[in-house]
Amino acid sequence: MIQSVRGTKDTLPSEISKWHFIEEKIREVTKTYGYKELRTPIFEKTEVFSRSIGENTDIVNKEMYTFTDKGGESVTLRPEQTAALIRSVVQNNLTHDISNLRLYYIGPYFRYERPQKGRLRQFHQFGAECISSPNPEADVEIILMANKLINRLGINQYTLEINSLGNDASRATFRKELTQYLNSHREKLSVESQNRLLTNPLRVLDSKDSNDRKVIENAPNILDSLDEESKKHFESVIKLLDTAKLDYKIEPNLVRGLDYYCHTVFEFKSNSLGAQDAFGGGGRYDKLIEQMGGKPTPAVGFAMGIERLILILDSIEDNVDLSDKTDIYVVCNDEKLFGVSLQITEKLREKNYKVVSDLNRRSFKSQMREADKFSSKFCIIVGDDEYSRNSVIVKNMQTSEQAEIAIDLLNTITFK
RNA sequence: GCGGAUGUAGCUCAGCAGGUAGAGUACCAGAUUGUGGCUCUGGUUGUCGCGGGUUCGAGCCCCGUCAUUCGCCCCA
Repeated sequence: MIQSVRGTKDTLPSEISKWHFIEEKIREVTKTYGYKELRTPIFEKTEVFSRSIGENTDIVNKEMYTFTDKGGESVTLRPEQTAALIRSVVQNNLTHDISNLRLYYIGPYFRYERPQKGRLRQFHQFGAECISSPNPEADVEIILMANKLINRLGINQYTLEINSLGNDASRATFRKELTQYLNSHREKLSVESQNRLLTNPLRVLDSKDSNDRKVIENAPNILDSLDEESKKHFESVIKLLDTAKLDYKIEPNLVRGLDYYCHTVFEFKSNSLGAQDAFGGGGRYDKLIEQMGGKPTPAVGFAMGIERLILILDSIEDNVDLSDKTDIYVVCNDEKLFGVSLQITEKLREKNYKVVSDLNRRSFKSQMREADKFSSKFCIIVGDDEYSRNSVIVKNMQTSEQAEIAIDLLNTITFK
């Protein structure tokens, strides 16, 4: 037996209705916000990601699926969408004739990591990007849209954490201050954090190590070192969220791992996910487009993990009814009638009913049992007796009522 | 990349002093010859993850490997 590759998963027919449900909600919600889908290739030139996400991030230096193609070019299976999407926006000049470019995406992404609950090597994300606006309204639009989707999916138990990393200038100031503080407690930090102190000190704030946490408790607060511009932006975002009556928690230690973020960053967290408790997150990235060769253009966006959404949906007791009932199961009591039954089945499908019948020539009783197993609302019994009168029996499986109906009249009946 | 746990019928699991496997469920068939869901009866299913070793003999012991899972790292 050949097994699927580690960290990859089949989505079986029994699971697929959840995916369809989520996809449907995504299309529904993004549409109401005026977002359009953009699809990019599954793989890109490696530099698309290495340049944008940050050389010092784990994603780039240890998690990318990178290989050299036959032409000698280094290509990478996309580990996330934002960088590739921006590449496409710049390449196709999409900002040229529109004041606000609103885009969403959904698809598979790849990271070479040790699989864990809610973490696969091929996983799926949905996300959206609002491009061109430097204003807090854009941040809030993105957060509200993400939040709306979560609610439409029937998820109520979660928290929204929000923070501001400030602009380049204020972040540089804070970085200096923080590095100084952390250096003075260097020996108390974990090995990982000592390393991060050199590569990306802000991320020490994110550490789960209990000793690190003690040091972090008294660390300088990033919100205190925001400059006027950054402070004003963050305060407006908060005010707009209040107006929208959205619950959030300001979390000064929330630092996202990708280098391109500035100003607003946020995460949606759930307690039904284990250690990987974030199921969505995002932030503002005002410098990325310029960095990717476009004209300086501010933007903000978010991404959500679909596998993680499914884990949350599974943990909800009375979640949405996704059962998939068959409208009509056609049964017959004689081998000679399987042909007739097929004809009737086909005619009903013409009217868009979901109709199924037995293909194994099994006994009448077995067919009835299967009609039940498929949760059929109706079954049509093609019996030799009735057939001799050009009719069949229509049985309502919920009420057990049945009646003999002329075959010619079947298309006048509503099977609902 | 690092640490812990696990891997037996489709699914959930039992098997224990090492002697060539069992339960529930699911599935299939039947219960006076044309009617499902409940009940009853009968039946099918496994290279006991894979490879090697120890042993007269291994699902059970040892080594390796693959996979899953829970953490770390990081992120969705």
